Amino acid sequence: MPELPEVETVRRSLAPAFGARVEQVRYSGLPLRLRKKLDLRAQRRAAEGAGIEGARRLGKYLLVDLQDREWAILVHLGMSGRLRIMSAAEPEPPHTHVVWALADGRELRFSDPRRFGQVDLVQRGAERDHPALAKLGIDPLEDPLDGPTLYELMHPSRQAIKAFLLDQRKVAGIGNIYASEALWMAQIRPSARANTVSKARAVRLAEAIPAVLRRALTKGGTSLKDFIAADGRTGEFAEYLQVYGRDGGDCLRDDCDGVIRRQVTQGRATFYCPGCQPR
DNA sequence: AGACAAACCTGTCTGC
DNA sequence: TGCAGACAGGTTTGTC
Repeated sequence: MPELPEVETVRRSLAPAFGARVEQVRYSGLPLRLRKKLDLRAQRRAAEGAGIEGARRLGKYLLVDLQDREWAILVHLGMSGRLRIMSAAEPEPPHTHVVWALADGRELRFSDPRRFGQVDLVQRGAERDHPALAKLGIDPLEDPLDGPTLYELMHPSRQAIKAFLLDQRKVAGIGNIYASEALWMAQIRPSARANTVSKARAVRLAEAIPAVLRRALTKGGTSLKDFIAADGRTGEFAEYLQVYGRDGGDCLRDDCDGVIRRQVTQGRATFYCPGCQPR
């Protein structure tokens, strides 16, 4: 579910918890990503008694920093994960797996029906030693993504450009929705091999990626079904999607009369306009 | 090395 | 109404 704009929306919505002190960590005991269980003792040692200092984002990963502690909490939302700040008096959402009870009567709750998400610890100052973060590529909102750099990254790859964009080792944070959106914006066919895309189009793509991510972020992300931020708000960007989920609809480019097509590649739905995204 | 399918899960929607 | 099947915003693993 959540791609970079959604994760950044969650990060920002965590602000009301900054400064609060973690009193207790609880865990459902069910395995999360890769059938791995949370190391509850380590989580407790790291977080209990500590204040929440702030939150950072690397690609689709969230890092919640703990005041005066060596550790930060690492959270990945997978497909269906949610982080919510709620009053302890409110009923827990279904499939709540990790709870950080705060000293002020609120709780930070991680729920995730599909359990593709991840909760772990990373050592502050050595974040990149964590295997999940070690190979992450450029974050298009934090680092400048210029055309020539992207072109150089694309050059050795024979992958379809859409698969390339989904590879977090190349550019971190793009998922299935924004890959289709960025390629439509840059007028590149998703099936085009990365190394066959012209330099001019690579430059357009390097502009399109941060543009679409930023635009989505201003709308609080895309809530197709169940994405919500830590404050319970949904994202509005679904209304502004140009191709994703619009198969059979008219292409929204001014001078194009094409019809949006849906194609399954690598098991993922891909949307494009055959008219203005030529081979 | 690199490309692809399958696997990990539950919930929801569609069509019969 | 019930049920089977398809599909979902992500990532890893195994196979070719």
